[in-house]
Amino acid sequence: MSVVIPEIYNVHTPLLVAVDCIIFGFNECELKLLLVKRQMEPARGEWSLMGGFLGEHESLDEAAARILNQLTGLTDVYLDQLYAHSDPDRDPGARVISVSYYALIKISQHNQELAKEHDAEWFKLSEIPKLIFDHNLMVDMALQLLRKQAKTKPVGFELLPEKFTLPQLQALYEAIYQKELDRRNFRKNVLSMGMLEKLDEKDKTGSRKGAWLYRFNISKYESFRNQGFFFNVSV
Amino acid sequence: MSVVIPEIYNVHTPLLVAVDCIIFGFNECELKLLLVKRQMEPARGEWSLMGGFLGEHESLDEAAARILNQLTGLTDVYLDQLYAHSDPDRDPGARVISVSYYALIKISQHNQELAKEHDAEWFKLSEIPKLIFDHNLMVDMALQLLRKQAKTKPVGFELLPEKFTLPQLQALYEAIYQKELDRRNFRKNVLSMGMLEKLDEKDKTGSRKGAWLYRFNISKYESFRNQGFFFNVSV
DNA sequence: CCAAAAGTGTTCGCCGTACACCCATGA
DNA sequence: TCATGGGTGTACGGCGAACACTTTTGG
Repeated sequence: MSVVIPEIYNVHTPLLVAVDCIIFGFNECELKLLLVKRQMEPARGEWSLMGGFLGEHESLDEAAARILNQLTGLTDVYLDQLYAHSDPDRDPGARVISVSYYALIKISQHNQELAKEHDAEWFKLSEIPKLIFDHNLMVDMALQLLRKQAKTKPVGFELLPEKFTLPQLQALYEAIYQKELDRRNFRKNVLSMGMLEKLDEKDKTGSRKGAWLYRFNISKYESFRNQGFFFNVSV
Repeated sequence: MSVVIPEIYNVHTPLLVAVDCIIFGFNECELKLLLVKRQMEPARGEWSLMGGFLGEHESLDEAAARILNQLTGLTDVYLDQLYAHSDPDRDPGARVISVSYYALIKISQHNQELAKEHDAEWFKLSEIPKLIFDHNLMVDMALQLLRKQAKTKPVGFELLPEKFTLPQLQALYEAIYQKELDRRNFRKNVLSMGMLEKLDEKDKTGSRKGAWLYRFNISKYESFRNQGFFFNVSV
């Protein structure tokens, strides 16, 4: 059975719709971004966010997940839609609307082979190069959203390994907000939420004494949330 | 000089991109939404958000402003991009991505003739009918965003007349959060921010005694913001 | 004079913030 | 034994929340 497209839809101009991913990672006490060298014209060879076009039968969320998977090999990644960028002249090659997504990945888990194939590299936030089109703006917006969300949602844990130490968690928050935090207050704060599970292991890579490993307890988070108690880190 | 469209852009499917506006207003102590009876197939005659297609040479922001103007006659309205809705089956007539915008207008200022031409009506939030496609979802998301923003940005003033009383402002916040607020705490709170200007007039329509009129002082708001002091209403 | 809405201050508890010393361990 | 990072408790101030009576004036 064929679908009859109503007249009204025909008088309007179809456009290309793309998705660009701002991919955050965290290691060595630094917040980082995964960027690729663009492999197509225009602007071939310049640094760019990983992107692609929306397929005929997929949603934007699905396109973002597909594109992220192409570069990292990861599935089930934290992805949030950011903004639809639509300046008619934003892409000199054609009229393209781009919807940006921000992704938080565990940097140790991504597929480095795939990254190499795409000429991808991790950049410290402080060393982001000039990117094509409006991609630097996308990065700024993503960072703003990350800063907003990390206060009230447990997004930070997406960037850490499953097991992490409190000094690591604190370093992550310090990297996100570019601000030193007080150890005692930070611990009191995050532990008092009752969403962290202390394990019986220590991580001894960071110091002679070693730091206790913790795990984020997502089911406690959800049950607290249902009772109206929300995640809250003060920075 | 003609522009050569690079090959890569040609292998992808162009899509229709639309904009839908969630238009909030406030009067008689109620938060309301301006909805239209859809005048095109599919779903002709059903209740819908005001929408339209993105033009070839305009940005989404421009399209949203144009569409809002068609219905209300207003320009310079508070508009915020909300979300890009992209389920492949969301519009049964064709593959259409819709970017939703939320608008805050002063209900007394819109052009009622234009509204009548579009079969538009104001609905109390509690009485929103079933809308076409995913428009009810858009409304829910807009309300969530409004609730988030009204705490920390002076968006509420977009919904009130230039001159308003503190009881009116409080009623607006009570309508937004569906929650009664304490008069004394509310006044202390909003007055202490130092962004409201007390006028020498009273509004006597609400009571025999009359309530003092105030005006929002946007330049004080901006200078405070530059100093790191932000708008903050506790609800 | 009375009904109906506007206006006004104080108290209390909690949370965010500041701050300094001991602990465990490998080299 | 010492250098390095990990771990711990208390005191203060400010802000949000609770709460009740007086004022004005049109009918």
